[in-house]
Amino acid sequence: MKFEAITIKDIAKALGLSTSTVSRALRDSYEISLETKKLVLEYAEKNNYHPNPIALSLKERKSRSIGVIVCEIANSYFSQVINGIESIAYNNGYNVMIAQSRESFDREMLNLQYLTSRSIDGLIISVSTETKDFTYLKELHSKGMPIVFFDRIVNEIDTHKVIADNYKGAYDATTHLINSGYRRIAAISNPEMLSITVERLAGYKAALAENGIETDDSLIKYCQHGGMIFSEVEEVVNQLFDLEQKPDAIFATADKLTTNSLRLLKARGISVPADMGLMGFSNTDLTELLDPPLSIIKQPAFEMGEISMGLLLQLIESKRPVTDFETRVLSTELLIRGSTRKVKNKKKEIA
Amino acid sequence: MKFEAITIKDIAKALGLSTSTVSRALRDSYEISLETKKLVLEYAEKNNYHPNPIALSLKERKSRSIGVIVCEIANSYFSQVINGIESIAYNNGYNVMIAQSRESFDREMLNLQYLTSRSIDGLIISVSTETKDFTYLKELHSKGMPIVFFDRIVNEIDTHKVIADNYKGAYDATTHLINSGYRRIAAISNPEMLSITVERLAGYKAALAENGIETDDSLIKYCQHGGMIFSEVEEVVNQLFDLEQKPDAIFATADKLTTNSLRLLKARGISVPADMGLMGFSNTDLTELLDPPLSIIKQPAFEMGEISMGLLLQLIESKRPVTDFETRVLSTELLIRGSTRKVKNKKKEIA
DNA sequence: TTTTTTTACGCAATCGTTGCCGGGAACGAT
DNA sequence: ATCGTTCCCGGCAACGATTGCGTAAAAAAA
Repeated sequence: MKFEAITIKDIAKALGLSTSTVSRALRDSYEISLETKKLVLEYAEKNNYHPNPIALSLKERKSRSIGVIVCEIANSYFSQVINGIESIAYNNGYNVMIAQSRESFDREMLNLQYLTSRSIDGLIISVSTETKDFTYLKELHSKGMPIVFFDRIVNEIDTHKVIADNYKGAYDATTHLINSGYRRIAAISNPEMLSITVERLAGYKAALAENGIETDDSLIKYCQHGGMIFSEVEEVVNQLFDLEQKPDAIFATADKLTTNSLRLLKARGISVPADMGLMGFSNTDLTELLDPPLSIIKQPAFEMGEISMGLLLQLIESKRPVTDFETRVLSTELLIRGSTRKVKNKKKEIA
Repeated sequence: MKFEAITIKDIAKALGLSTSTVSRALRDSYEISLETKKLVLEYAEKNNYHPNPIALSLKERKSRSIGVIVCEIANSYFSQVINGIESIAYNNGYNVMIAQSRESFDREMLNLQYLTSRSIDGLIISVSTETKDFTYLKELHSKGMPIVFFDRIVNEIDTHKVIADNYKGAYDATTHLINSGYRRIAAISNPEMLSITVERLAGYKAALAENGIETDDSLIKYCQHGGMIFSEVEEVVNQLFDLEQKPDAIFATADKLTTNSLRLLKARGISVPADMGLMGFSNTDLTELLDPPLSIIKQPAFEMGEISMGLLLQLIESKRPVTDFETRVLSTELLIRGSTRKVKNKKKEIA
């Protein structure tokens, strides 16, 4: 029932040396003779010795592993980000511990405590939709834990951050909807306090304003769980349809909001894009195969993961405390497809 | 730059006790007086002491963390399985370390070595499409590492296994295609040696045979990377279309194979289901929104994760070596939708 | 009062590794 | 012959926590 690995002690015993000598030989210290080194190295090689990372962690007080907290990995955007994080972590010998908050503040806290008690060397996090209390994160940060925020960032904490250009993404999307002939454009978004919500709605409103359309607050809806729960999207869509003046398009600010909106529109028998335009933020690679193919704003998720991990490494491996923090803003991509093609009397459709 | 936590020593010093006493007090040993216990417990509580898991790992020779290796997490099936694993692991105080093989044997090996060197207490794995050499896994297993296989299992290694009823899933799907009027049913699958391939193709062939249709090997195609690489699916689809006698339906045995097949058929302008039926294994929740809505075989992924973790816990926490292993086979679900509705003379609906 | 038992705690080893200090042997310089 | 170096290497302690063993003091039994 045990899985024993060879230790430095075993080598020492086998070769009649002391553990210190073996250790130094393995680390190619200058104060060990070439013969001894070769002897040790060969023996270690043959018995495929690997230093015990746990013992090292204990000694060095670092674990060479980092924590990542996202709301859920079964979400294309986040799994792509994680892939980006892992690719960099991997190349630098770091292990990535993934935890899911499932949009619950309590689970986020538990995960946070768990990860920190596991002595992670750093943390990359996109906070849950429920998180309004940042004291624990602040405390962690003030105690010196390297933290990088991405996507849903916390402005009150001064550290590296990586986000998409949410303002412009939303602005472009809304502008596109307007240019396609839609006028009453509803916005279905994450909870109001979330950074991405603020930024995306700002872009949305700016585009409306720029086109002389007044913002109608009854057209702006919030989903507490970011669309993870189907019924919450259903509720806000119902509210939109109960409106005196119904919207003629929906702009959704998150992946699940976008796809669940489509699901609901289809269930209602609404024809997209003819009766209702639809577009939103999404990173799933299936959107073009949907009926109708969805126009989306896509984030450079993988790249965001890479950059986040790169910045975290900077923080972790810096000798002196870092005080100069940066916020990387990455461009989004607008993909125009069928769900926003409002063509009453379609003329140019070819090519 | 340091993140210091309070240790048992700090408590001992602060209270003028020895570390042993503190340790025992915290573990509620009978040989510590009530006063001392209260004193220690209160102090620990106030300074929110948490035992250092790394030190514990070193001492106990176990890490209370398990490794999970899948080909990629950005795949609904696997992310759902992981959710299942995590839910059980979480409740039992185990941490889950996730690694991705990306269908590469080398990466799988590296991850395996990394995880084992990190002293994981157990392993849950679905091997990569490339993996044909199981010596390392065998060695690991013979050295006593608790292992649970799921999805792509290794028959040569005797341990707990969790799979879907692949045979029946494929059999049902193929039967459904036949009943829908399709006759030349192609199969696009994972590499030939994979357990799931063997089982699913067996079900496929059985259904054909039962309906008096001869198996045509030119209709069976294999994708080395399980459809993860688009071009490999493209190639086999092209091969199918280059056939003298083209297929009139495609049965795909994996998520990416299914969706990428649809992508390719649409690109070719093939009308599904009229010109070509399509169905396959898939666990994405978007299949019903696709154009056409995809008929799929769905696996109980979350449950498979839960069961795998449960079985692994059994292995890990068993006092005596376990010799009585089981293979859990879970039922798949057949979801019939538009992509297999072969309607010869229905007037074409124009959007 | 003396002996035994119980209570309550400390010491030291252990897990695997590394850093610091010390020290013997060989060698050249004086 | 003595001293100073250099080269190699071993011993010890420490990282944080647990645990078997030993033991002083207090309590109980003699």
